[in-house]
Amino acid sequence: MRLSEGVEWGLHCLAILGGLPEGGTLPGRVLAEFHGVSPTYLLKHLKTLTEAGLVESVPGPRGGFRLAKPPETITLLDTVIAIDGEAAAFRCTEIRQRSPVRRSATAFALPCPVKVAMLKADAAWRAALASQTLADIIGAVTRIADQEGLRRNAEWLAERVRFTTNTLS
Amino acid sequence: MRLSEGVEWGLHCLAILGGLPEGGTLPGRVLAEFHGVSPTYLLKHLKTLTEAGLVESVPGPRGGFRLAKPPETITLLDTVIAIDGEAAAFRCTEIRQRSPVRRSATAFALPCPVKVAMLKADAAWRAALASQTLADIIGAVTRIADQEGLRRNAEWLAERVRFTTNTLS
DNA sequence: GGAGTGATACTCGGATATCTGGTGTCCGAGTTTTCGCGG
DNA sequence: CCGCGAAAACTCGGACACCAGATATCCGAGTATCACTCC
Repeated sequence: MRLSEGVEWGLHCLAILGGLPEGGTLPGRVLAEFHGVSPTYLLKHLKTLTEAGLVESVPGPRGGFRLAKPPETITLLDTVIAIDGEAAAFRCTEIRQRSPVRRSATAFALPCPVKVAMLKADAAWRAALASQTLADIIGAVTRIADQEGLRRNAEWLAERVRFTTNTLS
Repeated sequence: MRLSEGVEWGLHCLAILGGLPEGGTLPGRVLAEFHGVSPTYLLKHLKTLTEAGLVESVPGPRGGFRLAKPPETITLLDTVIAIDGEAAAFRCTEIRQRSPVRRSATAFALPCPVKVAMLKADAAWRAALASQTLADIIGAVTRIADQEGLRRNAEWLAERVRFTTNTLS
């Protein structure tokens, strides 16, 4: 089992966007340079986050991306689902029904115990993700990082943040 | 994120093997026929389970597979790790360190908060898997399935179970 | 009749193709800005 | 000096290659069994 690398990219981008001053946007190009990843591929994920309603995109020159909601209302689960999809990790293919032994029609009315057990673990995973918000991540970053480094990062980003006149209705 | 289909196959096979009478073995061919899956590919996963020490393989005619440990001591986490690997779903590639902004050498001494948050969810997933054993699965199967179907399955398997003289030292 | 022995048939084990999904890239559509022109 | 307008440049958005890992398969190595022969 492997989680898409885009999840990591998306979470870091959301954390950066969440730290911007009110109304500021950052172009995808800048986000890619800051994280040292492919700009075009990152755009693909940012587009997905936009469709999911987590970020807003501002077109045109001096455009970019910004959070669509307060960081406190964006959970890690929202982000993971947006990028990686809604489907659970375990997919039951009902191999119990392929047995050559004839079973009655009602034999499989109740769900497969293997499936139930695996989905229990999946629910625990999702609950742990849902209990953490983007605000928690941002708070942890500002707490643990060295203050000098944070200041330099903020400075670098401040030089590239955009404030468009577009209010996005 | 997608869990390997082999995990489902492995769990069902372990459940069947756990229901066999003491000392009985089933060939991979029979397990494949019972689940309606590719015999050769299932063998690949059974070999993996053997290497992980969850099942034992008996070579030669009238050989087959049997559990290597009591069902109570085999957790779902053991099975998932055996087939799908030890690695966590989320892999941190430390993109925070790729920033063009120069940081001090000690800036990244503490772990990445994104990584910490994601691994917290991963730990919850693993804990949920570790808390359930193969015996629980088998118990659930015998509880929820229709008794007539269970009897017919047991009968079909009884015709194919093997008792070799090999003690496997 | 019993023990030894060889062939046998069946099992598991590892190396080899195929294919889906994630990864990465490119070009086009859309919009705001900006510069120039006219009033 | 101010308003208008058209061109431009920069942005995001969707369609197209590439690659790794999971999926699926085949053939070979090994061993308990079984039948036959000999004692």
